[in-house]
Order: sequence, then structure tokens, then C-alpha cells
Amino acid sequence: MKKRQVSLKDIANEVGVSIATVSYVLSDRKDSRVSEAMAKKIKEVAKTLNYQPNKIAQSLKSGKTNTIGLIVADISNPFFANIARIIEDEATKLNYTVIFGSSDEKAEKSLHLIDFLSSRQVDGFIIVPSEGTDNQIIQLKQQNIPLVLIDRYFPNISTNHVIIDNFEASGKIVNELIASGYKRIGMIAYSNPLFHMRERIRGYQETIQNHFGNNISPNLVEIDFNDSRKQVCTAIDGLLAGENPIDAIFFATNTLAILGLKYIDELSLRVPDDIAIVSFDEGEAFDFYYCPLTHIRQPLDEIGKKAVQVLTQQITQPDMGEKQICLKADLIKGKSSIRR
Amino acid sequence: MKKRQVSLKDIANEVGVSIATVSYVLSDRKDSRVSEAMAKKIKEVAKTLNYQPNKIAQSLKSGKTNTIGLIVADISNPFFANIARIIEDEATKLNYTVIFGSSDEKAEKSLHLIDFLSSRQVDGFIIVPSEGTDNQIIQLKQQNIPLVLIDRYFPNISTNHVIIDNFEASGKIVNELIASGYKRIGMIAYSNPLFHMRERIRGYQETIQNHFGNNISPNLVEIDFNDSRKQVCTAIDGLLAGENPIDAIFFATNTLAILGLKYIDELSLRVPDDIAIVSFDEGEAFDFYYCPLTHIRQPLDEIGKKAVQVLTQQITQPDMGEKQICLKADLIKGKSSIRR
DNA sequence: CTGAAAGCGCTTACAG
DNA sequence: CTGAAAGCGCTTACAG
Repeated sequence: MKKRQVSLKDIANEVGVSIATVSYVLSDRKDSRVSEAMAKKIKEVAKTLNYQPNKIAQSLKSGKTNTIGLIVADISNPFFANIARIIEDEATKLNYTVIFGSSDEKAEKSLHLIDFLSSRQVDGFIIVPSEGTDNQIIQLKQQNIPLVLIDRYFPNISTNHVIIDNFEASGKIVNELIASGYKRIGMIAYSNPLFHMRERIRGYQETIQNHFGNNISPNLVEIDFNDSRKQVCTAIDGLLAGENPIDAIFFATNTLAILGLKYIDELSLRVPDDIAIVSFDEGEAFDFYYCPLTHIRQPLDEIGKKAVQVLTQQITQPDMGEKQICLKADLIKGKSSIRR
Repeated sequence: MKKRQVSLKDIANEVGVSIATVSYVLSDRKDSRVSEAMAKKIKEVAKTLNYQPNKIAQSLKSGKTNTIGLIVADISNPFFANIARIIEDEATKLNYTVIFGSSDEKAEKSLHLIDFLSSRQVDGFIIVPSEGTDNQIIQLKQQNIPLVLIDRYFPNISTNHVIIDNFEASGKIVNELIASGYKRIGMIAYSNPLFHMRERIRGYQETIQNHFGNNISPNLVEIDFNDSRKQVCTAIDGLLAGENPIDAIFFATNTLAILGLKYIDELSLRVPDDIAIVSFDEGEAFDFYYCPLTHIRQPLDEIGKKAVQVLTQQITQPDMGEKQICLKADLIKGKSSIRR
């Protein structure tokens, strides 16, 4: 049977003083005018009894839990796992705990997580919103619960957010392929209406258009997140078929790239000799891939830290205006986009 | 400014009834004998006001938070990340929240996490104990806080634990090498006194001894966790030098294997032609390694689920005896241990 | 069938 | 310099 933790009352009884006095001493308020001698004695007893304040009680009183709710889209994706880690570390530094969950890109799961975390009285949320969660975000805004979106946002809902310029990054990496001499560049993306994905696609399409005008049209295949393993293969087959097979593929995410590269291996195609490959984000899986991948590296560290900073500011100064931060991503050049 | 959440009081005022009555209705106690009509009205109002019970207040009253504290040794290791995910999912199923942290194999950080989680009144702990945390575990036991150790345990402290038979697994994989015809088998492990590591080493040593007696002695190199990148290279150099270089290496963990394989690539050695490789655990990084690795696969799923089940049982039935579960791990045969 | 009251552990404005 | 008292939002044994 669990022993009751020692409380202020226990210390008060031991010292022979009131609970209030103990509280004043241990909460170290400057304006408490408790005598030195008494304070010293109370602190001593607290130490020997190994007193730990009950945060639950403190939270109930103060209405603050110093807890952040984090909802990511897919924790099995190292991109989100890394961001989660960074957010956790930064939050810890600022004396916040993070409770997190993965929505697995499902609106229903997201709603459940928000209710769950709300009932636990988190002070605010950091959310990677998934498709169809617009109204959940609106709801949180209406309740005036501090909130920061990351990775994605809804252009028609004004919120705090920290994102990267996906349009620019996408253009940058397609330009790299073009500069290497590739012309028939295909893109494989998710058929997902979220802003970050649309921006990546738009960056691809406009860059192709700008360079080749009507001579070469973009070659985009959008696939379903829930059936990606199969559809990536079909997509690649499609891009390689016909009289003008593509000579380069741009994968819109690291998960797509991993699936795609496995299939390309199966087809016994060599990168970049048979086909050039570029991708968004990294993955531990690429560590041992024979051909270092040209990819977009998002400033994870900055995204995570800024998100926590913006959120905690909103928590402590609720009347501060909204912060919208858009960062630039880096192009990392590997061998996978070198001209064969 | 954050709006106050609606409370029982708000509903009570709205309906014109006491807080107690509302509480009875909404907590759905069978023994509440509130009239049907009243109950219905209260539930309706609760719904329209979108009432969510304040878990903080409930916890303070009940002394239960339905929260589990999870401390892993190193969250950047996919082995622990995966286990954390499984524990989280299982806990959610059983209506518990998980708050977790990574001790980074440091006793000091572990202590800080335990204090932190204790003050948040977690109902119990699942811990991957790191070196030097013996006394922290003893302390938790003395406070009668429910506790389950995983992956490792202290043989001289009796606790709930869920582990695998590292001695057996280690023997199994060394036997596989021997069966393939390898004789000079080196092992690279951490110089870490924890039981799981000692068992892996003992499994290796005894298996070598059983097969070769005094003809061939074990060739073990222990390296420091905090300087592993460098020391793995030195270790491999050492094993390959001399008149009787080894022809196979057994890495005691996946992190060691990754570091080792990178170095072996740098040396332009081919697996298994130039050297055979076997390892404990997997890693996403191996997905693209040209030679599928022979390795020990631990039953992560079972470890995680059992840990949660044992812990929640201890929480709800504190006078139940200790549970000690030892699982068997599987040998997954790849091409990395095939006779050249 | 319904409500007043105590209490979980803490904080803090107020009184002495 | 110190303490009695109210209150955070909830639950529940007890009284009516």
C-alpha cells in the first residue's frame, strides 16, 4: 500500500506552526516576514521529511499545470520524433512538461487527444494539424487556449504558427536537378489538401513551368497516405513507362522516399546512373544507403524551440499578438542528383 | 485571456440544483438515486455547455492521476523509442497517460526525472534503470510506489521486472556464427556493469569456451558509452590486427553495430566476405544496408505490453506479489553471418 | 430523491 | 512575525 506523501500539514505538525507559515517559507516569497529562526527550522524539517510539493494541488489552486500538450501527425516518422524530442528538451528548460500523442493523420484521433489533454488542463498546445482538423483548431481558439501550429497551418485560420517556406524549398531542390541537367522530373506526393503539401507541389510545378514552359509539363503523382506502400510502386512504374520516361524523381517526404528507394532497388535501378533522386527531410534509414541523398533539411531545432518559446509567451502574456514564423530550409547536396 | 472552463457549479446554477447532484449524475454512480427527469436535464445542460471534468481536481480528491512515469535510458535509440511507443499505446488502452523522459544513461538525470514525475503524482513507474541508480530504485520501493523495471534489473534488488534472457540470446547468436564455420569471433560491448550487458557478455564467453575450450579464447573489447564513436574504431582495429585477426564481430547493441559498420565501410571491408557481423536489436538504419544483418530480435511488443499490465495491476492491487517476467528473444538470420 | 458539508493539498489576502 | 479562513473543482458519507 502506497504511503501518503508528506504534506505541508506534516511539517506544520512537526514544527508546531501553521500550514500557512510553512507554505510561506517553502514557497520562498520575498514578502513573507517569517522569522529567520523559524524559517530555518521549517526548511530543515522539510528536508529531513523529504518534502515534495504536490503539483496537483498547486495546479488546482493556480489554474496552471506548466504542461504543454503536443500533438504530432505521426510519431513513427523520425521527422516528428526528432521535433518531439527538441520540443521536450526546450520545454524542460523553461520548466514545462510535455504530454504528447500522435494523431496518425486522423482527425478523429486528433479530437480525442485534444479532449484528453484539455481535461488534463494543459496550459497550451503545440499541434501538427492533420487533414480535417480545421474546426478543432477553431474551437481551441474560441476557448482562448494558447496554441501554436507547426509544420502546417490553415491559411484561412489565423493562428500562431512556425513553419518553413515549402514553396521556396521545393523550388530550390527542383532547380538543383535542372542545373544538373535533368529534364523529365517526376514528383511523388501525398494527395493531401494540407497547405505544406500543396506548397511543395506548387513549388515543383512552377519551377518546371518557369524553366521549360510548354515544352515539358510537370509529371506529378499523388498517392494515398493509407495505401502508400503499394501506390508508390505503381507511381514509379507509371513514371518510368511510356516513350518519355522520367530521369529524376522528387519525393515530397522522407517516408515516400524510403518506400520509393526500396522499390527502385528491387527494380535494380542505380542512383543516380539510372535515375536521380531528391527528397524532403532525412531519415536514419538513409545512413547506409549507398548513394547520399540530395534533400531538403528543415531547421528542426529552430522550429521546435521557436514553437515552445512562442507558446510559453502566449501562456504567460495572453494578450500578446499572434506570432507567425516562416523559416527557410537548407538544400543538402548529395550524389543522388549528380548528372550521370 | 483564457476563459474559465465550465465546472459542475456552472451546471448546477443553470439547472438550479446542487453541485452534489450534478456530480452524482455525471459520474454515473449506480447508487445515485437521482430522478430520471432531473438526470436527463443535467446531462443535457452538461452537453450544451460542453462540460469536461477537471482531471486535476479529480486527481487531488482521489489521489490517483491515472498517469504512468516512464524513464528510458536513451530515447534517441530506436529500441527505446519503439518500446516507448508500445507502452504509450497499451497505457492509453488501459486509460492511463504516459509522461516520459530519457535519463541518457545518467544517474543524476534519472534522479531528477523521478523527483519530477513523483511531484506530478504519477501512479507508478516503468523504468529502464541506468548505471548507479540502485539507490533510486530502493528509495521508490521504500515509498511503496508501484514500479516495473524493463530491459535491465538489479539482481540484488527484488522488483517487478520484464526482461529477456540475454544470456540465452547471446549464446544463440554466437552459436549461429560457429555453425557457419566462424572461429575467431570478437565481441564489442559497453563497459557497463548492468546486468543485461554482463549477461550478453557471459553468453558470448561461455559459448566460445564450450565450443573451443582452451584452443580459442574469447576476444572481448569493452568500450565507454560516452566515447563510443572513437572507441569502436579502435576496438575494430585491435581485433583485426595481429597474427590471428578475427573473422566475425558480435556487437552487443544496435548503436554499437551502426558505429561499427560505418567504420567497416570506411575500411572497405565487405560483409560477410571479409568479415561476418551479428548484432543485438535492429535499427531503421539497417534497412538499406547492403547485407541484411543476422541479429537478435527482442519481443518489444510483449515487453512493453507486459510492463504496462504488471504496473497497472500493482497500482490497482498493491498487495499483489511481485511479478518477474523473463522472455526469450528470436534469432533473425540474415546474410551477414553466412560462411564466406 | 436531493443537498450541506468535509476534505484532497496547496496558496494568499487579510486580520491580529 | 504568525495564523484562521476561503477557495481551486471535485467526490462522497451522511442527514433529511
